[in-house]
Amino acid sequence: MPGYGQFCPVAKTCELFAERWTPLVIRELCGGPAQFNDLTRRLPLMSKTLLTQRLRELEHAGIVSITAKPTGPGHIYGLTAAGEEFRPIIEMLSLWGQRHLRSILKPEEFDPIFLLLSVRSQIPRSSHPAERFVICFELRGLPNSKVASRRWWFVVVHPEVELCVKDPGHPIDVTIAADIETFSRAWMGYIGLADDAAHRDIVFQGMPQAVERAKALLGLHDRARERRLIYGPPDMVDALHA
Amino acid sequence: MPGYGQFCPVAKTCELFAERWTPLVIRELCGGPAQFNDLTRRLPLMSKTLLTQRLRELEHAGIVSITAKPTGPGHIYGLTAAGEEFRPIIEMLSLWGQRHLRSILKPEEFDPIFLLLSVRSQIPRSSHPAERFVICFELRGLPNSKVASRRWWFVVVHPEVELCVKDPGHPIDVTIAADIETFSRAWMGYIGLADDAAHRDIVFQGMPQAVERAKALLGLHDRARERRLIYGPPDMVDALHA
DNA sequence: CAGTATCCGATGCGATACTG
DNA sequence: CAGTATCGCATCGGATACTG
Repeated sequence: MPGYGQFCPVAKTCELFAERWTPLVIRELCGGPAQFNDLTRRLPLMSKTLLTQRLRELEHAGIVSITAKPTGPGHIYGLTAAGEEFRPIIEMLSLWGQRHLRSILKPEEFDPIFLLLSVRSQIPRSSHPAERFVICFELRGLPNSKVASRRWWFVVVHPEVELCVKDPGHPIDVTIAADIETFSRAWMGYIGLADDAAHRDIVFQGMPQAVERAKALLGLHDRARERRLIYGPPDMVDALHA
Repeated sequence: MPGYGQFCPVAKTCELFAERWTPLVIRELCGGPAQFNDLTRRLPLMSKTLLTQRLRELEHAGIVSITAKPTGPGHIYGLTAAGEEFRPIIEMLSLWGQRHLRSILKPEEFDPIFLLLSVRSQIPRSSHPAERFVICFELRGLPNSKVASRRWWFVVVHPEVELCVKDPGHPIDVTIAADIETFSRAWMGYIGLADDAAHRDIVFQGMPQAVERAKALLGLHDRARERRLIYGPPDMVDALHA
């Protein structure tokens, strides 16, 4: 039996939604339409075969739209109107985890690429500066298996933010030196940015004005114990908690 | 690899929540604390082995509380405070299904016992009449495999509602004759109680006063296109939709 | 009634290799 | 880059039988 054999709408919805990897695919698409390899980069442990299969299933269920790219091979994957209605569910799952799963994170789960892609996706287009702005991340505390490098760069220049694994050579405006675990916890909302650990382990280096600008770009203002939503304005948090 | 290997709170929460049968176990406990066999009756296709395993996992995760019964063997299973926080998620999954999954229900998913247990759980204790009140359900349209019977009885008498599979012999106050599929759809919110199909296929028989009383007990007033929450007051629907 | 223990089978899923 | 095809295994979970 594939499903649960019940007409209850919770059961029927779970047959679609609560399959392995499916909520995470929807989580990704909540960040906006994406291409196949965008998804694979953010879901590195999911096989391409299964990703294809899930995207097809979700399209068939009316949750995902698949449209051919205007030029070249490949498709654009996005949420339909029905798919968008999963967004609040994803957000509540996120909030639940932030509140209750602080202590059970494992070292090997802290992935700098996933983290920095998350950070990049939160930089609003509208706030990109016209002139180039370069932020360097120095992450320490990486598990030995992942120390291919410890530095990454964001090159913010008008409509794009490029995430570089190799030094792009531009002058650096701000360096953010942080312990990856603390930064991940703060970014994902497990701890507040004003917590002791965050203040101790996340250091901004650069001209005061540039630092302020970097914090504004990344949404890293110092409000205490703020809970972060992965998608959507932080104000929604209060609404959801109420 | 058991989990998703990501520190993202959505991923970590899904490792607990989005496992097979788990959301339905939580759905059941949203109806209040229950004993083991209460759960098996409402989850007839779930093996007892797996139910035990899931309950243990959920207890370990701090979502379910397991307490020994004061008398006799067995335990009482309930949601912890953290578990209660899944209730709005269950409700949103339910609403999503009601809105988008109307057409993909299969005949074999319409189960009179599950349906009538759902109905019974919605009768508020406070509204039980002091004197006995008997409602008979005549459900037609059952798949051949399930025609063990076509009549069931609710015996409402003060603190309890008994669901009988055999005629309890009491005089019947109200008979509800309905097509099981239409009644299930209406009860679960896929269609409104004021829809044509519901009006045609769900018939109340009895003295006008008794019929009104039955409708009040079961919450079957005739409001058009009302969406039903499986748990909680219908008013919440508007709040969730807003 | 309330579970446990054991076994075994399907299938879901990952690994690898391949294609336009 | 954007997938597809094939294979094989591991594990999840259902069936059955058993226990206090």
